[in-house]
Amino acid sequence: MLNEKVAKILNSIADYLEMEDDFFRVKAYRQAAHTVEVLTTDIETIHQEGKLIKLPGIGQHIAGKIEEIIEKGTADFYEKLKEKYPVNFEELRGVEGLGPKTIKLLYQELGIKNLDDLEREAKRHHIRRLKGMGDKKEKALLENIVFARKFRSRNLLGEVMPLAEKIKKRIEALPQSRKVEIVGSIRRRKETVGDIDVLVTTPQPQDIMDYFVSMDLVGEIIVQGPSKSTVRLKDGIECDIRVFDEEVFGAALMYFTGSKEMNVEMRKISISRGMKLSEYGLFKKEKRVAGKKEEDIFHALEMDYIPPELRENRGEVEAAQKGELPLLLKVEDIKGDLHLHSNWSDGKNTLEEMVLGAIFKGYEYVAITEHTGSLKIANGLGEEKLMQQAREIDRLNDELENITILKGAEVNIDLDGRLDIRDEVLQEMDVVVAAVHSGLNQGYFDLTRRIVTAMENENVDILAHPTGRKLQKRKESEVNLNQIFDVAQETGTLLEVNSNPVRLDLRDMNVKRALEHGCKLVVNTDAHSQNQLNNIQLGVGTARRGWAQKKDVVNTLPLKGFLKALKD
DNA sequence: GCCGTTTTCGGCCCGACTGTTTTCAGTCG
Repeated sequence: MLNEKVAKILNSIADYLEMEDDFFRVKAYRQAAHTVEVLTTDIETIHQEGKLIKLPGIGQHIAGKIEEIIEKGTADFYEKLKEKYPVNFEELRGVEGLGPKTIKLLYQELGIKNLDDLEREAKRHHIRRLKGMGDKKEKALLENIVFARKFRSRNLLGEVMPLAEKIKKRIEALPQSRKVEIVGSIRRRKETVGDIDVLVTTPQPQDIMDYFVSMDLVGEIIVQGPSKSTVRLKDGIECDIRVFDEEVFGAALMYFTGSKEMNVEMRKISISRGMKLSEYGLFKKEKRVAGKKEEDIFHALEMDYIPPELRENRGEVEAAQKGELPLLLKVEDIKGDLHLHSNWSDGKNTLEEMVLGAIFKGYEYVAITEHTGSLKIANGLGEEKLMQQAREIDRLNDELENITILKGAEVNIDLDGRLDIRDEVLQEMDVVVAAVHSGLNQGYFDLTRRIVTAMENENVDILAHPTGRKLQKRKESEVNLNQIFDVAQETGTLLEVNSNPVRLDLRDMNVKRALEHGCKLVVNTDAHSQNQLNNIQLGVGTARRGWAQKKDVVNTLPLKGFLKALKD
């Protein structure tokens, strides 16, 4: 799949063009990059069929550049831009307050190419002499370099969400506040988020602002105004708050939930209908026709309500207009968690505690799936121990009325695709989860073949964390996902959406691809402690972002139906 | 550079805030 590479180069071209004054050309390249990014088919296939220019936002020129990238790995235009502006644009953009125009100025006047150059020139007070710069700006840049170095990447949704909820609760507790909502990419359940965005309605904006910037969580105030403030929290994450009237809260919610790409789309639709959409409402002439609730705005534009997780301009707008949006999976639909560890292997809690946690979540069933023999590092269970645990589970099942514990194992897929537990033992298990834990970089075909071999074992029910990625640590392994999806569909192997905040694997777009291949899914937590059972909301969020419906996810079935689905 | 139920030319989303400005450009979301 060259899609990612093509999108990346198109985006880079847009970066460079931002330094020139051709704003609309930048837009065109961004749009094209986005189109490629959200494709669920290979860009090479589309190219071979000669259908590149049929894609939205891709015309003759950009199609030509994509062709170059496919055929020779890069495009001349891109190489020329790199020569013209030999700056580390991405790195410099990471500095708050540094945009394309300033980066260009800094390069042309002072030869600044990266953070080190910037720091040096700022310390020498060379920057304040430039046009449009001053001592305040120079000082701010110097301070912001520190953060650009420290927090180069985005933050994990699973780590930021609890913090966001905490801030929300505190503001909600103020007598002056009315409605409080977390918006932005957190509301869209994007796997990584840049900052925390909070919206509030209140009769006394000033009080809310004063409280917000003085919270003990705040490290530094970046912007403070009557309707908008930005702070940097002590742990480095930025947090924005904005105040709106109750009458326009829906419009503000929609606007600040984004994505930016969907907002642009929504505004275009409004304009085509002689209306104007902003964070202050949907207007016909000067009259506001909707704004209090998000639903009102969608309906006024004659489309269905789009759930936040879908708002990425990946076809959801069109689907909403046609009334063809999927009925997305909900957290409440999940009837059981099928991937749990206890202190029998590398979990923190006892078997009983994990089951108790599952009961507390209201599950009908739960599968205990410890690591197995060959995974020594995770205290993997041998066959004898596994059977011993099975007897323990039998005993617990006799005692418990509210839940059924399924016997399981997370078996390791060896280098040759074999499992580390014999079939005779696996046959005794209710749920067998198979996963690759080591040797992820043994080559493209090897890994794909290993996984396919494991899926073809009829005892295997679920392929866990299929790509093995770890956010901000390890890329998706280079497996042939199309082949894996095809085999999963043929063998009836369930593909896992793993809810661990670091994994979220399959990721959103791969969920969508898998569903297009006719695969069935399960959403599991892979919990290693009772507390981690709550991560299910992250997995469900990811599945929703991949357009998964209840009918696509097998652990939404009641126990009987689920067991039947496993056998089929 | 792309696009077309007013268009093949003339549009392309827009408001808040800051800093360096004597009326606005740049950045951010």
